[in-house]
Amino acid sequence: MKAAFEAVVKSCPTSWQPMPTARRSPMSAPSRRTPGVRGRPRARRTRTAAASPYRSARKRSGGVSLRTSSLTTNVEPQIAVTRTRAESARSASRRGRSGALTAGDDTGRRERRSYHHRPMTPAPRVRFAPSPTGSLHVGGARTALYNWLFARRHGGTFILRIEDTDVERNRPELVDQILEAMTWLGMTWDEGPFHQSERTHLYREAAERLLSEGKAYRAFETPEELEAARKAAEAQGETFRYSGAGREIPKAESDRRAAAGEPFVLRLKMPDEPIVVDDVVQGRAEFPAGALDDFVLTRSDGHPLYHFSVCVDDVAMGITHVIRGVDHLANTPKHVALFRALGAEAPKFAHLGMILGPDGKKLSKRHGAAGAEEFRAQGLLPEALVNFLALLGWSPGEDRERMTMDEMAALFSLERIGPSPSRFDHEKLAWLNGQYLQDVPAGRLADLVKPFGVPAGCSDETLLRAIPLQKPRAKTLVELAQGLSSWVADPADWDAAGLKKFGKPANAPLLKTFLERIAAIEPLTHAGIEEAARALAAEAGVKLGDLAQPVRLALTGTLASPPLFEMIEVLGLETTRRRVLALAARIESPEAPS
RNA sequence: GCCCCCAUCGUCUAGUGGCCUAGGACGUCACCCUUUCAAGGUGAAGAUCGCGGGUUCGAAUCCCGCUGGGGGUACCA
Repeated sequence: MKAAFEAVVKSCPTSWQPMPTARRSPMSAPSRRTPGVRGRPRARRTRTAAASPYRSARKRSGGVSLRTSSLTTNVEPQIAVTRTRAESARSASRRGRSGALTAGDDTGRRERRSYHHRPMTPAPRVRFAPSPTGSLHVGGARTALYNWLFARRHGGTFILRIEDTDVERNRPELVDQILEAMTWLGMTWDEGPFHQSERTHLYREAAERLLSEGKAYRAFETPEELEAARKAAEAQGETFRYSGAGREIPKAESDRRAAAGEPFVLRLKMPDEPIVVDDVVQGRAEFPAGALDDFVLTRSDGHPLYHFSVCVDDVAMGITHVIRGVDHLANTPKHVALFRALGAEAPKFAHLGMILGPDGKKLSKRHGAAGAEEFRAQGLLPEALVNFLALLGWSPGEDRERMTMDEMAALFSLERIGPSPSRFDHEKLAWLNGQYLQDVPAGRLADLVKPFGVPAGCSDETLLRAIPLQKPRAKTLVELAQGLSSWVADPADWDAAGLKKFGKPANAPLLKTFLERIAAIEPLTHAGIEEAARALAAEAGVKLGDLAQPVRLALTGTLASPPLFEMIEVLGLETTRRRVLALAARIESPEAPS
């Protein structure tokens, strides 16, 4: 299995380089091309090249698709939205959710744009920001997919950003794996991949600004001191919160201690008022003031921490909608406070429910497969996996289930995402994959199935003719390969139960007679074979099955296979004769080793 | 502990106050088709909408409480 998978991976075209990567030119940080669109005060920005995000978005939506992706949805079909603006607005408010970019709004925007006016609402910019501490988990794949679908639906931009600020846990070799998985799934990105590890100057600048503006401050406690304080608080049954002691240190003293080389972290001054997070999916949540303490922005070694780099980058990249897992919901008030401190408007948030294993526990390798490449190795088709993942939390309504990526992109909306966690049902995935498999032409299927093992010596022609017979019996490429192997090659042995039931001595002459009859058929078609078989069964006074089953046993070694006469047609007379004679010989001398 | 979120057939979901005797899909079961196994077709079983209160002429849908599940509470992401 493992070898097969490696073969698959090798055979996969690895061509995702058309986009400029931050890696190649680290200095071309998007802050230049994409200045804090919403973040910094307008006046400070020059609106020439700086307007590029708008420009490129407009070009793309004009049907000129800059980065040609076959998956890019055209503008026109997208207008086929089912809900009117009024309906969307009403439902959004009734739900108490903030209706970010409802379908209706967007339709209106699109119309305006066709008159070459600057859109009132800029095209959305979304990002998928995996951290290379593991492969692409299905949860991550689904998050990426929703971001991708949202961008496509609204003619926006999908950005890929690698969150690799944690040097210790970061495994660079996993980046390629994640990129490859995304490519396999058909999710192309418009910008990136940007590596946070190559954007440290941005975080440093932001940190300095926050410090000088008095929105952040230095704190000199050591990790050990904090740990001790935390333990003490817990011992008293209280929640530990940072005291805010650093806030009281006079600026001059703080500067002096820093200059003297005393290690410090930077902490954000949290506002003294409750923070409301208006989530498109989860609804409105209010976090009381004081529930969050002044969290750490940068470590004592100067490295930015997750919350900080995320917000700085979201501002720098002009992110308008943050679509991510619920595990980040509780972090969101921190981000909201940070966006404010950075002088930026917070993006719209959409937090997706957890994907759980079939047992309701957190999905992991224990549940069979959790990473995209594992599903690939199991012989799943990317279009089926993507379709299945899309339905985990999102529903287009109208009982639609099978959809292409283009169709999903045309139907997608954040308002139709459910807030609750969902379980990963392998059975349904397999079923869906089987449905997709039936639509793949034999030629392409032949290429796809080869890495999963096809009997040596099987010609392409035989494979091409055999696949249509085996296809309806397979849900995955693995099953297809196994099914094919069961009859394209000579059987190594015969099924014991089959031998017992159909290995009666009287069957040996019957098998030989069958061979004589079909040898006379020219050309050897399954219809002709069936006719001959029926005639012979009638003559012999047995049911068709009593003739067909021994022949099937001879051909496949088993009692279950594709239609017998069609197999004979594909296999040809010589192969059929060889296998039937082998079984006849076995029947005649049961003691001889087979 | 504290803060936040979630809750409709076994599973994914539809449902946005009357159209719900709760719809679809996977799975399960039965029958049909049939040379076997699948696929396919037809049909069935399966949810007192987690529980308890309220609001209303009317609640799966709105409000409150409870229970259960999940997340956060790091110089991880």
